[in-house]
Amino acid sequence: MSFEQLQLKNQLCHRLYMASNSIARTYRPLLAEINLTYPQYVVMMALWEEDKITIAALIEKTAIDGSALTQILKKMSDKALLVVIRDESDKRKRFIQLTPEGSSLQHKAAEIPHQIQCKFNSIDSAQAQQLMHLLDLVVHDLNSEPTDTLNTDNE
Amino acid sequence: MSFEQLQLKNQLCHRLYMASNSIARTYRPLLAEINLTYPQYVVMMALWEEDKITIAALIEKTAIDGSALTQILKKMSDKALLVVIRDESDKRKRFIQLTPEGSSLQHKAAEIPHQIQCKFNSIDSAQAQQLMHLLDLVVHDLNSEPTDTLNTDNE
DNA sequence: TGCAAATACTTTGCATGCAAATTAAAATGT
DNA sequence: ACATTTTAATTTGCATGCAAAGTATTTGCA
Repeated sequence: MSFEQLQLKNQLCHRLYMASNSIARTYRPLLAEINLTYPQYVVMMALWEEDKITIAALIEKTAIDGSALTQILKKMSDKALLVVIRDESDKRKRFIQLTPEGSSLQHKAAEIPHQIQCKFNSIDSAQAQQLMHLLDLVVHDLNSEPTDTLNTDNE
Repeated sequence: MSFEQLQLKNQLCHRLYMASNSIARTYRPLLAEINLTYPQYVVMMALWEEDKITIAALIEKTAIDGSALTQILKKMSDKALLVVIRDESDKRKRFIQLTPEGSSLQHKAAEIPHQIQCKFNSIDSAQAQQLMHLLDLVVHDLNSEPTDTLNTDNE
């Protein structure tokens, strides 16, 4: 038995691990210039698209874990990028709203996507589209999978 | 100005972020059965392929950050999966060697790749290959890019 | 020979990602 | 009405990922 499937070079998962880390490392110095981390930048992008949304909606849009998001929002609130507003009609909910400083940061961030894209020398636009499509399939498969396989009696 | 490029739905990077997290979340319960985290599993796969290699070689193979790897190896050593051996000919180097328990864990892990693959219902083998290829290009572009403006032949 | 530079790791400090447990408040069922 | 369940967030504890600084060792050279 050669355990071929256990070889790193055959593993899609390890590729994703490396690619995701590489991207985050690439963003870090660019985002540092506007004093944001990558997850914080994702939150900002979500809010620039649609402001004053609930935390649940933000979790939905960003795919950031809720418990992590609580901490992230606190830091962003400390930096005066946004404010947390309690929903008086349903006190469980909170809306997140950009401050003027948070809104205006969009202008400074506008060049970042281009700066990142410039680093992709081996991939053209069509390949990037293809890659995004395939990643969407991966995410869909892995997240819609709790289809209760409620019997794994082996071993 | 519409800042289209700042929309999450147009961002390859956000796709990678989501896909990588989804994969890690999918692995977690499977790896928990053999008491490993995903990075620890990656280390084991590297060592199952080639045992008794230096930490630098392990960093090269796994793409795990060196400072994180120090902590990870300590935990794995505590679990008696491997031992750290000082190289007497070059005392800066350390070799990592699997214990018998570490080696035999390969048998228990053998089914994991298949279990993961089963979750990919929307992607066939050819698409997975394509995806891995594209991710390799991404990683290559992002990691070989520190050449800012001019390509200096030597350095 | 002797000391600066390069190596191979380790340590530190900060920011997540995530499961599980909690808290608070609204929706439901009887 | 009122207890039960569900929903929305927060808190906690553990495990990275990473930049920057620190520690031995070994090399490279003047």
